[in-house]
Amino acid sequence: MLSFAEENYLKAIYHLAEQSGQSVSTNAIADELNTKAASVTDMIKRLSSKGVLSYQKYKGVYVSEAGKIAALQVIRKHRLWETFLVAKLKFNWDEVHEVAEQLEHIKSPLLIKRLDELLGHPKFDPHGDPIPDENGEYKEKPKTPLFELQIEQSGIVVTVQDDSPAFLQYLDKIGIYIGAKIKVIDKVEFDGSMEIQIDGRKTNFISKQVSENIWLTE
Amino acid sequence: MLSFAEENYLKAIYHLAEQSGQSVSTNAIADELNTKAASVTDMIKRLSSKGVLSYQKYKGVYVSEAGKIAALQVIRKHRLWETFLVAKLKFNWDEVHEVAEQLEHIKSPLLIKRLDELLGHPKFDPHGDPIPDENGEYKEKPKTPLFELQIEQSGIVVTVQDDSPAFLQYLDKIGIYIGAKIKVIDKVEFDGSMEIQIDGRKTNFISKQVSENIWLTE
DNA sequence: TATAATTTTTAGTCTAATCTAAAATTTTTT
DNA sequence: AAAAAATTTTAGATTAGACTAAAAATTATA
Repeated sequence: MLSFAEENYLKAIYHLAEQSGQSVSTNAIADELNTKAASVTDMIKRLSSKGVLSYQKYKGVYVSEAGKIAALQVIRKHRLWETFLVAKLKFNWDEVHEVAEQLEHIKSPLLIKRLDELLGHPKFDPHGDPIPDENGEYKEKPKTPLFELQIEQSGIVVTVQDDSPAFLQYLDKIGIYIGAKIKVIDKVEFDGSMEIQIDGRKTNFISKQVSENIWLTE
Repeated sequence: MLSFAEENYLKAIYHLAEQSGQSVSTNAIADELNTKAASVTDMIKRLSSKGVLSYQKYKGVYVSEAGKIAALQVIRKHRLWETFLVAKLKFNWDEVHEVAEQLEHIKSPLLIKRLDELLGHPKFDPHGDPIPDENGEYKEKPKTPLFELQIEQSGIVVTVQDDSPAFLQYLDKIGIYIGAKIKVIDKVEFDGSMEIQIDGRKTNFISKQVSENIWLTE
């Protein structure tokens, strides 16, 4: 059984490993968790002895198969709680992360089973990220940045790359949410900005920077 | 800000103080929390220095006004979560306590506000215990044990004295739940058992021991 | 390839929360 | 009211998790 702190390390290391595809360095972990390299060394020794990481001195760490299963269950819990907060408790996108960070460590298989049922076995969280099932399995949606669509093409918002409160609040304001249908009305070659229509109603002008951070599926 | 462990001590001490009306002894706290007297002494020093307990060596502790407010907020969270688990996630009475012990320590005022709204501002939890409001205020229902009702009298189940899984499962089985209407059909003087009708439908025979543990209001 | 810079580990310290054993205090019994 | 019993506190250790400073190893640079 992993502690709260151990689960946080494992989850962070799992994410870093997925991104890089390589072994994860002590410093990268320390940066990610806002802690010091010495603390990380202590913790990765502990996690290795528990069998969820494999570690060689000075060579960084890999997540073991057992570690991946454990990490995916924490991620599952995090994303189910985020979905619950938005769907049932009317939280905004930018308000869920902190609370889900706490809730993901609650130990109760029945709780997660029932939460999953209450939410109708969702496959994606409010940010469009996939929710692993009880076996750790999930699939990503094939997705492209809004920026790459051509005039007259459309798609459904599935995720955003930037999840800063400022960006999420801006999206809220102009009426963009996960599941919104966006159609490209016009593209301005000069600065990369575009005019879009949201859910067949409002139209809006958005900058290149924004359109690169909104990802869609068909 | 109190830690997880500090909140648990404070809550336990608050309950013990309410029951006895006097100062709470080190050993009583150790018994309640299944820990050792020496650990309790350490913790009550820490909680005193934080202003939630008042403590004199060898004389036991009292909960300060600030301590009562803090304890009632933890109790509020615990009972709201229990209500949520039963009302929304179909937990049984005997399954909620352990999970609520974890959930009560989640730090998020917004979460509790929204949970309270989702549940319709409940005043009592699934065991019939009152849920304090944001200011720590609550009122008990006036209640009597089923055993004391006379033939033809009736009432609504508000709480049970015994909350062992065995007892709660027995109640489930014979169809008794918080909110059930019970009418006394007959009383057997010999052994104190009685015949009751539940929700105007089923009738059942229950022992004296059972009828003493079920409490009703009008 | 030797030196410098960076990264990682080790060694030692700190705090929260726990424990055991012994000492101090209070309560009970005779 | 003195002795015995029970309770409570202190002293000293332990563990998880974090830190700083210094040592060791690796990587980059000249």
